[in-house]
Amino acid sequence: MHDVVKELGFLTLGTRLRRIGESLQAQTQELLANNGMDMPAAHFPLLAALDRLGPLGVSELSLAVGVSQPVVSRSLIGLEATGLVESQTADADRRVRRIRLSHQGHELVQHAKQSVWPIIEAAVAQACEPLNGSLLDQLAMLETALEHATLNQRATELAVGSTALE
Amino acid sequence: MHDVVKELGFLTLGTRLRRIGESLQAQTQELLANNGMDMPAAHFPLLAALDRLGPLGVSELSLAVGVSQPVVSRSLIGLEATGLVESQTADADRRVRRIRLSHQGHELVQHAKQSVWPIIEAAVAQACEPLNGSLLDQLAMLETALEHATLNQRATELAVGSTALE
DNA sequence: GGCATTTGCATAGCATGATATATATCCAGC
DNA sequence: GCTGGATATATATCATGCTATGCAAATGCC
Repeated sequence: MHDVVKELGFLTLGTRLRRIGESLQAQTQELLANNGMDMPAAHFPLLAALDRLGPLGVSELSLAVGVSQPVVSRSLIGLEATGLVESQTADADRRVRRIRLSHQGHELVQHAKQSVWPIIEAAVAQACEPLNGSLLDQLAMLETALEHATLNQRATELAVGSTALE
Repeated sequence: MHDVVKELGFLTLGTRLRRIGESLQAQTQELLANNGMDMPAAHFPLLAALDRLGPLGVSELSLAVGVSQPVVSRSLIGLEATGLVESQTADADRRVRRIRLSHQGHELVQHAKQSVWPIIEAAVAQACEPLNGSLLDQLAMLETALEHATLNQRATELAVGSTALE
């Protein structure tokens, strides 16, 4: 069966980017879950932003991760419920809610930075490594690459490879 | 404010692809609306598939556009409600629902193929034309390009340009 | 000081993707 | 021809993005 979205090229590029992004996000989440971090994929940009930039207001966080403010508000409900972030209204301006990593959140980020995130990064980088040419060409190659070997499989291979060198 | 998702590179590539795809889809929908076709952006891959491949079952359609079968089922509710497609259970196999473009749907696709779709394609192609380099580089350039001039603005410019040549 | 505007956040509702599961029909093997 | 598994579709529920809008606090202008 023809893949019409692929064939239509520029006409349906938006749909196609979304589709690939969703697939990658799903595989990333699976990789995270396999390494003991069972959190929604969309949460970890927020954690990374708080780790990099320190405590932020909701709108600042929204700018930092590039999603709308309501989406950040909603994600924070989940993150506070799981105890990864804390917040309190700022003294200087009682409209702003200052968000910070909790102790637990900080620990999790530190652990992730040393273990899971490099694995994800390496697996994605591996999938992207052979790409070249126009955007449409690269997307086609990326789709093929991700079908052929998931991030999980790539991560496993990479782990075996590095172990073999020891 | 730093864009953390951009800075994290491969680690958050899924989120980033989604984000760009959504933005493109939204701009595409706006372009469609401006040209008298006020339909959800996600519907027109379905119409294009039916136009290219003829009547299809729900699952075939799902394969053709690369989204899950339930999503197609749901979209078809909207498309049938607006009268763009029709369906009837197949004689040979009463499980399958054969989907076809209605007369109205066929007219709309013919019109779109001659007017709006080339405009969208040209605008997206223009935005993608200067891209080169690695996937991450091209995505960064595309983001910048779409911020700098929306598809709508590009379409307007292109129309003026072609008119000027007459 | 008081009122209009701006700003920060929350909530509601929609769009569009996913998976899991129920239902109906078909087919294969006995 | 019955029964059990496969297949086509629909429905329910979740995830993640959006815009629109309401409310509360701050700010600015008179």
